[in-house]
Amino acid sequence: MDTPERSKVVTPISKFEDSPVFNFINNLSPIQPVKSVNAAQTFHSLSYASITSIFTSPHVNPQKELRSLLRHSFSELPKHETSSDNDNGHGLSVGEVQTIRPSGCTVKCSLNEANLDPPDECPDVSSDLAKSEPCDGGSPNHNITPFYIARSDLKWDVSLDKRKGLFLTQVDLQDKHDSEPNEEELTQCGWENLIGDDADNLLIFDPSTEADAFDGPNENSQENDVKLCNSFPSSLQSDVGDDVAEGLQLNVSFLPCPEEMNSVPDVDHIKEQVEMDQTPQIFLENFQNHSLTSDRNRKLDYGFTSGISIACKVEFQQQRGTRRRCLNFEVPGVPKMSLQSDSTSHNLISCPSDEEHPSVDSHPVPLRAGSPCMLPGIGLHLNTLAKTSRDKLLTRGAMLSGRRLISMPSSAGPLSPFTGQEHQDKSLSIQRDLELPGNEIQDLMIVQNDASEVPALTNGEDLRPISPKKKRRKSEIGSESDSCKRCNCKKSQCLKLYCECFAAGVFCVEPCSCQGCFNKPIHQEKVLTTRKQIESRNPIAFAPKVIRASEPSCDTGEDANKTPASARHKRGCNCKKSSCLKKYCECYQGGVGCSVSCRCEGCKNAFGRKDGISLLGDEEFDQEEEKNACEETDKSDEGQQNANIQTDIPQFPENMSQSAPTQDFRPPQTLAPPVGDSSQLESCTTLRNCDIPLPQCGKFGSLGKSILGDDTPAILRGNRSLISGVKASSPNRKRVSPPHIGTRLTPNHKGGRKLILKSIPSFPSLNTDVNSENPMK
DNA sequence: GAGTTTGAAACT
DNA sequence: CAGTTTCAAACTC
Repeated sequence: MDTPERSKVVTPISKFEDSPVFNFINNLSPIQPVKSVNAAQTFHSLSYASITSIFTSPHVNPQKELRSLLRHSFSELPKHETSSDNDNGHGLSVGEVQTIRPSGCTVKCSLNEANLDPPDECPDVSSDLAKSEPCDGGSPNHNITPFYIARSDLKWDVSLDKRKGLFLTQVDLQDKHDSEPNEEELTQCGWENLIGDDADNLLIFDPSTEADAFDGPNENSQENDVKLCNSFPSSLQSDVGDDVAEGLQLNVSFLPCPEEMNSVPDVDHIKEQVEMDQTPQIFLENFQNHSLTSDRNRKLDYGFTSGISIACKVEFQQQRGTRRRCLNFEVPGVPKMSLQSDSTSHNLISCPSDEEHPSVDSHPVPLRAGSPCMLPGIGLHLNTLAKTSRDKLLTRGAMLSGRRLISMPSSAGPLSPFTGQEHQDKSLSIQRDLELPGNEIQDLMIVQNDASEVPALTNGEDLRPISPKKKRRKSEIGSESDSCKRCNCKKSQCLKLYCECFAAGVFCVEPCSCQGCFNKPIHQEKVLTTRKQIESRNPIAFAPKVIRASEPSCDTGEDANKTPASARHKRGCNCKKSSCLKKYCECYQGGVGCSVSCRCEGCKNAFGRKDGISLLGDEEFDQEEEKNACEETDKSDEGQQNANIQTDIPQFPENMSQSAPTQDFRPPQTLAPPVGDSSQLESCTTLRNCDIPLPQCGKFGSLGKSILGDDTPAILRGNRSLISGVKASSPNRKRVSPPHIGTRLTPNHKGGRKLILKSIPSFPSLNTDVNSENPMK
């Protein structure tokens, strides 16, 4: 049911790297240190960082970014006013940005403080941050989050009509214009122009000054600004009005530039421009939405429109796979402090694949060489994802809450365009999902949250009255595909593998119904300790539960006939009563067939019995689930169609194993391209159109590669002993033979399967070599 | 929504 | 290492 629309939305993004926007971002020179609070410069940095992060922050979930952004309204301006000279000269400093307004009032815009602000119990975070070391890749010290915050602030200021007095003033801008009138160059709308010295000015806007500023000494400033920012769609400018339009420039400065600045709002024109520039569809849609917005909602639209770039970011981020809540555990070779340092700068845990991102290379992007590619939802989550039915995947776009947002790009992206009000509402909703960041959160959290806002969540108490079951239902309905499970732990404190969140290497979030949860950023230490303990017992405890054969097409060029059966549960199941036909069975849940590793009794796993009999492709799997669902429905309704029940029993001809659907099952498209790479984007795009479980595409978008093997954690990749270790450590230790051997499954078996993780462990093994984590490149 | 079932995880 | 207990998800009613 993948709608063309989806693909339509995604495809343009995949080409985004070719677009001027991308080039611009890619060409942006490292941001200069913001030692003196130069509002203009800072803002420029913000814009840059914000955008850059889109391309470089694999871990940041756009959805959450939005939350963060929304969260940090000026109403919650940071209390800290630390100097912004902490960033090792990369300009993306943590600190405040003073916005000098014409009126002389100073608005302090916190870039980082809000996020970096350590919880009360962790007052030394700042110092840690200050000590942060540059990360290996790109620009280590950029804390992107803050910029998001700043952007969000701007955005919300505008949308909430608080824009007056909240934006950076044009004072500097005007001054510069006076001193450096380079209007001609600027009007060329070259992206380079934006990057130039005046770029700062270009990105600065203070709606509040619209009246004053332009009446002031530099009446031309507005004009100049407009010209300078001619990248801003004319329609928007016209539509929203000059005052807002300028404000919008801040956020939409990267949009394709309509040739006619003063043209009447013309959605088609914009569309044309956008398409021409291969700009992500989101722009277009947003524009359209904008044009349709009533004046009454105009302000909101401003915010929304201004948030286009954010939305775009979201989309990009989604494409890149989000790993926002992944815990960043220590990785051998990567000292914790180092990570912290990195995180300090960026609070980002970059995936190896990210480093490959072209844009990243040239930027001071928050890359963390050697950082584990932590994907939320590894392990059981991932497995669940793998089995997600197509239909479920389709629904993901509608999900906005909880991890779904984190994982699935589509939720807030172009797929669900909404009006300004809707946007606000959603944003607010998202905001509610934020958690408190904890100490050294940078280590754990890809994206920081404002601690000040979620007091109630401190202990992991579920704030939502929704019962766990309800949530579960919800997730089943719409978010399961996004692999964003929500735990309901009551006694484990979410520090045991019982907890799906913990097992998946992600923090519990608001949607979780857990009680006494310690799987929160604020309890990082405990989480880490616990994790270590668990890993000491079982080094691969956090490894994906399902391992799958490498892609034949990639490795050998063989027929890429992938079926769920080509993957196997790392330990095998131990089902006694479920016949491996229920989700109780992890094999079944993971959409993989049982193998010799399984100790199940009466195995009827539709994906492949222990004895190697039937196999189900992705479609089969979906059908199977559907059938099961039907069975349930039938039972509840009439119970008359018992015949359907028989569908549970795998009656799969041998040839089914090679049925077309099998190819869909693998997360392939997603897999191959490195995160951040344009190809990856395309892959994601493909994923959206394919039947591949969503999780792999979105949340684990970057995962794809890992699945393919390149990114496979050392734990499993190239370390057969580890695989053996899996078995050894598994309850089934007695069984030594590799999974699915001798089965007539896929061609993969012939050539000696290369077992790889179906997903990257969100919690890389402590023993994992850092480099191995990033085999790519 | 409450209760039951199930099997993994944890414990002994 | 086997058996038992604990746990939370999956499932049923």
